Order: sequence, then structure tokens, then C-alpha cells
Amino acid sequence: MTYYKIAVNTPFNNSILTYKSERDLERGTLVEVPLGKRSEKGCVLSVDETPDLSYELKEVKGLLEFGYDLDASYLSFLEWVARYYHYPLGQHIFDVLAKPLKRPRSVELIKGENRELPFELTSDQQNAYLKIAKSFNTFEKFLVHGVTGSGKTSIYLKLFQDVLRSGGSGCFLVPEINLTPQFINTFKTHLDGIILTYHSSMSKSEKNKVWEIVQKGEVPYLLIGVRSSIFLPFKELGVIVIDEEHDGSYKQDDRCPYHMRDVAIKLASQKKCPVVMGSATPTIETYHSLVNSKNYIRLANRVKDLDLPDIEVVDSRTSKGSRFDENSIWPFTQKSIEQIGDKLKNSEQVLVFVNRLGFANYVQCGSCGKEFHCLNCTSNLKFFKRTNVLKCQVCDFTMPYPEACPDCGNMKLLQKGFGTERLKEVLEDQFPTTKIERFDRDAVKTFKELEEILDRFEKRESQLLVGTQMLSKGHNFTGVNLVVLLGVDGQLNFPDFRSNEKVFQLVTQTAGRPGRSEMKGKVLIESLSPDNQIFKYIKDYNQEAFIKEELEVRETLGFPPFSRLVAIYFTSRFQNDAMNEATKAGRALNAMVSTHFSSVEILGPRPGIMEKRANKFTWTILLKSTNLNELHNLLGSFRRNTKVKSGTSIKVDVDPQNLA
DNA sequence: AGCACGCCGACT
DNA sequence: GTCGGCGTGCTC
Repeated sequence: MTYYKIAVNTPFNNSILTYKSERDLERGTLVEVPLGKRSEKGCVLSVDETPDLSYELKEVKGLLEFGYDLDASYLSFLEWVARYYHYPLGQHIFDVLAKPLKRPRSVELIKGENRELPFELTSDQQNAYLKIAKSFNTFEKFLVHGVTGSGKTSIYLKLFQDVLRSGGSGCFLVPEINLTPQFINTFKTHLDGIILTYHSSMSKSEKNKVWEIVQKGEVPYLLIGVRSSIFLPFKELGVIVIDEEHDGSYKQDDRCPYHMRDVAIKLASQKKCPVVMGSATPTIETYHSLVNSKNYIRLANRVKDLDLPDIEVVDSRTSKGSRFDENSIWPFTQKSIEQIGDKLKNSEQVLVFVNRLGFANYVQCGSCGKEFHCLNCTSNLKFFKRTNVLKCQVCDFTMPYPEACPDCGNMKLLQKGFGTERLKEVLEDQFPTTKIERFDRDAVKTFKELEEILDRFEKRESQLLVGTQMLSKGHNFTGVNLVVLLGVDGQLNFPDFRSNEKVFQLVTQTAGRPGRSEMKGKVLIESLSPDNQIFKYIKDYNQEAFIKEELEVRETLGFPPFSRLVAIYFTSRFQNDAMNEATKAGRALNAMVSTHFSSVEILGPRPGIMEKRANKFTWTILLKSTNLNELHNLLGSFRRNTKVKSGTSIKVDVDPQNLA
């Protein structure tokens, strides 16, 4: 009989439990173990030399029929992730492993055609490519900071060609595969090997097939995948490329809240291969960590030598163009409407962006001022005109649009704020002969619909698209020379230290959509605070200056990249429990800080940014430190020693991206 | 996180 | 009497 430490698919005791076994077990073996009255999945970690025999330790039931076990380096990688994010290892393992299939179906593989590129790289591209290629077989981090249209994809392609032709494999990570079928096509044409994809809308059989190929190390292949693909059991890797490094979808928020970019960097260091991060608007963290290194690659020129669009900020406050001005077509200023009209008259196409769905953002009684809030959340109900309902975007609570104010009976309800639905209506009213389509997750439910709308736009069957940021990702619109952007004020005022950075990225990415034809494009931003410093940098495309100033602010306030953050969330159905447990934990943390972890600063506890969501209350504590080790040690002992009242749950978010 | 146990109110 | 609501606490 031997005792083993086993990572079990359960959250308690950090998921590491001790079991005995008659047969010898290897590290990485997947087993079934008894847990209470049921049975759970587990993964053998090591022999337990000092088992706690005050328990009646149970015996391993048998082997799991997964058809594989975890190899040592893969398990160590998952262990690192679980440790870094203070998440139970056993749960993380069984979150990321492919579940075995009852009846696997056969899967077609895409075979690369290995054709040469039909063009030469520009000298900028060639230099970038050579620089990265020189560090094959070593761990190096690269940032390819290239304006939209600078040809980053061709650089990646050359790198993958090299890796695959020498019998290795590559990993290409993108925010959303669904939106980028053209990528897959390009890679298929020019690479020698198998092109694998991995994303959520694939069938279980397809996912398992990919898992199997990667597991067996059947090289050469290129895996094109999303965030979760980083946890495929890679054997050997020649290069990892993360496209659109700044994209928010790389952060996982539920279960183990990891950041794929940071996990990928760890993986690259383990596999001893280069990791390439590419973006026109890299995160301030990544930029700061690489800008002064030899691995920072700036591509300032566009391949086709096209000018970037002019960016103009339109004052949408009072006086001319105000919603109170009879000449305005609220929510647009007269100026925007005129410019849109000019373009349409000229048979050019126009994009209008607003990051809000629905018709009105909230509804208020014109007599007594009552606002319609969600009963389950700290949020307003939005008005959707087509379905004539008020709806909460957080919990989906829906009610029919009221005839009158339930408090005072007044029939005059004011529809305040605007979303895509209203913009489309206003524009249709202004331009009755123009074919306008809406592009948001309300109007576009399936990939087919998405393709159809884009296809009609491409064929010029429609002239104007009104969309959310769903539209701004990845697509190029050659017929578009004008983009109008509304509602950035809301994002600028959002209480998050990254809000300026996010807005800068958003506007710059949006500006990359038009002007890929001969004519110079234009971006109009409507704002109630046109004097905000950020617009000066945006208009000049002066990213370096913007980041420099932003870095100064961050340094003064001690925010990342000058410190590391950890958010701890306390959630309960009862507001008092969330508050009290957070308060108790805050006191305990303060005591620990004053005795052992003096580098750590504790902010809060405070109510969550949305205190109540779907009838659950959240309170937040933020930890901040320049000493990552101390921060981890504090968290470790906090997790070991803190018990919260049952019914209250704790979530630890290391390197949080969106404070909640 | 499950899941069982057990203590109390509401119904045949 | 006993069904079932959910609060409490245990799981190697």
C-alpha cells in the first residue's frame, strides 16, 4: 500500500487529497477516487511520504478511461498555472482536459498546400521576420507593434513556414476564430503540414481529434486557436504567435481566471521557443515590458503606403448640434449627418459604431422622474423597440414596455440614451433611400447571418452598417471612407484605471477599418468632452506620447505595470454577508500585511462596481504590491487560513483586467 | 463546489 | 404524522 497526493476535481483543500493504492501509480495518471459518497476524477501528483493518518484515508478506485495520461511537463505547466492564479489544481486540470468520447466521428483534416507567397516581404517585414527567426529554439518574447495594414500576418506566415518545413509545429492564437475564416485560408495555402483549428463552436469529435494529434505530437501542424487552446497538451512547439495581443477576450473570467498571453509566455519558456505578440495597439503592460528591449519591433509603415484616416472629434455638447437644438438630429450632430450624407450621395459606404444595444439606454418618467431599474441587478432596463420590451442586459430580466408610470400614472415616459436600434432608425429617417443594416449580437445571431450581412455590404447591396464593436474586429471595408463613433464618453468615464487605454485602443482599431482604398478615410468621434487630452493623442496617432503620459499616471498611482494587482470578490445572495465577510477578510488581511507583508497595499473592501447582479451581491478587496512574491505568499496564507460563511463564495483574480 | 443531514413549518 | 424548505458542515 502506498499513499499518493492526488489533485481531485473539487475545490476544497486546494483540491489536493491523499489516497492509498495497492498498485503503483505514476505522476500524471488519471484516476477515479471516492469523495464522500460519490466518486470524482483525479490526477496523481506524487507519493505522499508523510500522510496524515488521523484521517481514514480511502483507496483509489481505479483508472479513468480517458485513453491517455498527462506527461510530466504538461502537468508541471498546469501546476504552474493553478499556483499562479491560486486556483485548485484538480479543478483546473479537469476544466481543460478533453472529455473522452462515447462514439467518435471521423474528422476531415485541412492539409496545407505549401505554396510560396505571391509577393516579397517589404524590408520592414523581412527584418522583423529575420530577427524573430534567429531565436528559434530559444525562449524570447517579441512585440510586433505595427500599424494596421503593416503586414503582420505575412511575418507570422513566414515564421510558420520555416517552423513547419523543418518538421516542427506552431501555435497561432487569435481572439475569435469565427470572425476570421480568411486567416485560415491564407495559412492553408502557404503552409506545409496540417492546419488545425480549435474553438468553442467545434464538435466534441473535432476537438478530440485535435487533442489527439497534439497529444501524440504528430508534426508538422499549425494550430489556430482561441484562448482555451493554450491548454492543449503540446509536445514540441517551434513558435507561438498571439495576434491582437491587446484583445480583452484573452482574459478568462470564470473558473480559473487566467490571462492567455501570460500563460502562453510561460508555455514558451517551457518549450524553449519564441513567443510573438502582435498588435497595432499593444497593452501598456506588454509595451512597457518590451519597448526598450532588442525584441521590440516597430512597424510604422503600411505595406500599401496608404494614409491612415483623419480623425476628427466633434463637440456634441450644447449650442449647435445639441439634442436641444432644433437643427440637430439627435443623437447625431448636424455635422455628422452632413458628412454621412455627403458620402452616401457619393456612393461611398459608411460605418457607425456605438457600443450599446437596443433603442434607449434607460427609461424615465417625464413627470415624477422614476427610472426603471432591474429588480435583480444594479442596472437600468434598456428599451428594445422591435420587441417593445424593457430588458436587463445583465440578467436578461424582461418586461413589456409600460403604458404609464407605475408610480404616478403619467403616460409620458422619456426614452433616454441611444443604442444601435435607435441609430438605425434615426439614420433611416434621414436617409430614406439608403439601405441600412444593423450589426450587433441582437441582429446577428449566427455565423451565417454575419457572413450574409457582410456579403451584402461588400456587394454594395447595403450602404451603411450600424454596429457595436463586434463589427470593428478584424474586418476590412474597402468601400468605406467614413466611420462615425458614438458613445465613447461612457467608456472614458468608466471607473477603471485602464479606461483611457481601452478607448485609445478602440478608436485606433476603428480607424484601421476604413481607408484601405485609394481615398483617404475619415473617422468622426462625437464626444461631450472633446477637450479631453486623450483626443489630442488619438487625432495625431501619437501612441507613444499617449502611453508615456499614461505610464506617468500609472507610476504615480502605483498601478500596473508598476505594481501587480489581485482582486478578491465576496459574493452572496445576502448583501450583509457579502459586506461582512469582505470586511472580516479585510481586517485579517490588514493584520497579515502589518506583520509580514508590508509591501502589500489593501484597497477596500468596497461594494462591487455592479454590487448586485442577478440577485447576488459582490464586495471587492483589491491587493496591490510591487513585490509579486509577497503578494503570492499573502494570498497563499489567506487562502489557507480564511474560512467564509457558507453561502458566501470567494473568487481570487490575479492580474484582474476588468475590476468588478 | 456538491451533497447529505437535520431541524422546522404546512399539508394529507 | 411526513414531506420538503434550506441552513450547516464535511469531503482525503
